[in-house]
Amino acid sequence: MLKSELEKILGYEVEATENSDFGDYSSNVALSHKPPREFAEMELVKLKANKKLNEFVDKIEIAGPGFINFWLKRDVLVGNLTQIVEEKEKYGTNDTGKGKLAIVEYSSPNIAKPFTVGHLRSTIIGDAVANLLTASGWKVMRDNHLGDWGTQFGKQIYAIKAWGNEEEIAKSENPVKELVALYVKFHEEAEKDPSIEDGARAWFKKLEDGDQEAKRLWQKCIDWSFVEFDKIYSTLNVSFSDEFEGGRGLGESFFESRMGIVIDELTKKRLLKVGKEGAKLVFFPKDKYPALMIVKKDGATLYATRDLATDKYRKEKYDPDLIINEVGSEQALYFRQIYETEKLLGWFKDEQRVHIGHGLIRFKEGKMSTRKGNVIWMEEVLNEALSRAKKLGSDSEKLIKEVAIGALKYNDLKRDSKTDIVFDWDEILNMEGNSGPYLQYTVARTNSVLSKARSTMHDARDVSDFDIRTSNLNDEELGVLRTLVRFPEVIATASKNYSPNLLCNYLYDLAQKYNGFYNAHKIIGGENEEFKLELTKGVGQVLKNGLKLLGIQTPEKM
RNA sequence: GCCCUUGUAGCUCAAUGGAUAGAGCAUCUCCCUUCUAAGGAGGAGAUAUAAGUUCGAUUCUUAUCAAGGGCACCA
Repeated sequence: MLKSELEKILGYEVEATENSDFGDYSSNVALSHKPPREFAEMELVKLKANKKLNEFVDKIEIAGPGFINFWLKRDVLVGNLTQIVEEKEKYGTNDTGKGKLAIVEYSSPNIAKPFTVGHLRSTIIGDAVANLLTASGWKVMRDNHLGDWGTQFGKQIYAIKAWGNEEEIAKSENPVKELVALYVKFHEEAEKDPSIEDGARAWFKKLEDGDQEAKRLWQKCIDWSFVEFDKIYSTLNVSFSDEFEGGRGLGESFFESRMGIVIDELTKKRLLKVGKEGAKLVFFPKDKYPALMIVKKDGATLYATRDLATDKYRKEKYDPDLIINEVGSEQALYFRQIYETEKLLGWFKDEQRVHIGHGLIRFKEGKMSTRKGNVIWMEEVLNEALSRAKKLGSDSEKLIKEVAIGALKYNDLKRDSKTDIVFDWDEILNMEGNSGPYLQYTVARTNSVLSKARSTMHDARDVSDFDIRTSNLNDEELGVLRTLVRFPEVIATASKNYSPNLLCNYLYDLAQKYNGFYNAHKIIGGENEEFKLELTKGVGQVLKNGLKLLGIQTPEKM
């Protein structure tokens, strides 16, 4: 990584510059000294005498209020290009996370509920973050914290018993749809006759007590749900670690039997207090956050109890350095309470627990709600994405799928995840400009150029004659090269900040520069042909590597 | 009422204290007799308001206004 090599020599931080008038890297150390300009002059004298630095940089200048700008040597930049072409898939990775383990929890749909565009965000972002950590040397375990337990199963089972037909549900192409219809019906009926709520509660109680029939129907709901989930995950090309239920993920139910020990530990550590009406809660020092309920007044447990049990299990079994929850940002306060509790318990330190929240996808009119039945199903989204990709004129089914999914994922990853998205088809399935297909197209273009070059370059040219160090690079070539070599830094930053969008910005910038270059200059033929082809190779490789980290496939041809 | 997040161009977003605030869509003008036009070049167009900190603020602080979310027996 050029940036860190330079920083190591200098002993202070530098930043890649956007504008090439200010060199390749720039430092603002002098600006914090007074007077900055003078400090910079003194520093410059020192730097000019630094042998090691001079092997690296070509020119150092002071500019503006006292920035020190560094121009890297041409052969250092070109050397990096060679590295890209040689290292291939490995290029861009680093080992800052070497020896460390992260558990990334994402997607986490609820059983018997629709897999909506909301879960889609968690799935896409979580997968990309896990990929980024892997690229930074972390060992990553991917978990799907399924919502497969809770009082809603009482309602679900009640509804199946009252109005459902198991055979028909099983035969259905999308069993979840049937289950949701029953769930919605339950709520409609309950408005008319609230007493059925008691029936639902009774079924959930049976389920908790291990009743055979309740258990059977509950398991059915899970299997029926996975008919849909498996389809979605395979289409999205997302998966979870085998360690967790063979890739299904450890659902909440898995921790049902492990909640007692958590309650014991909380009690032993004197963190549990009885609230006004008899429930047990964790109160936080100085009322930093509102109290977190652990046990209801009737003795039943809650989401928080299960989450704590989950993290205790993770800690004892795997002892991770980092646990990430990719869950909607409406749960921000809840996760702060959980993390604070885990800190009070002495389980984890602040920086070991991270909530990556994504904003809601909502309608102009308001939130989506399963109960009210106004949700956008994943199935709908995938179909719309496919039909839009098809309209772009491709005939291969595989290509249509890659483009559709690429568009969908990129549109989610390119923005800062925490803001809400107002649902709009054109918005979530954008396929032009700053989009997935644009990047895929650029890769396909580099492939095309390279294969064309291979077929026309038989008139033996003597490559050894060519010395890039002495040839003149035009602004576009230099611009592409300068951007290209920053890839490893971008991965490191994106991974450190859990921000795939930084990688998106970078890839788009690179693709734009390359396309500008492509349109302005002939690549095959003319001056510096070998260099231009190497550059093309480098761009293709970096885009491919970057897109892979975003979970986006790159078609050979488009 | 309290807490969190967000206000950047007509619209959707970028810029994690730095130099001339970047893009896409829409709009206007060009570029397929050139290796992929899902593309490229160029116009026009923006930091909610007001104070403060700083050599320097879209970025930090405070207040105001606006939008969204959360706040004990849902998840």
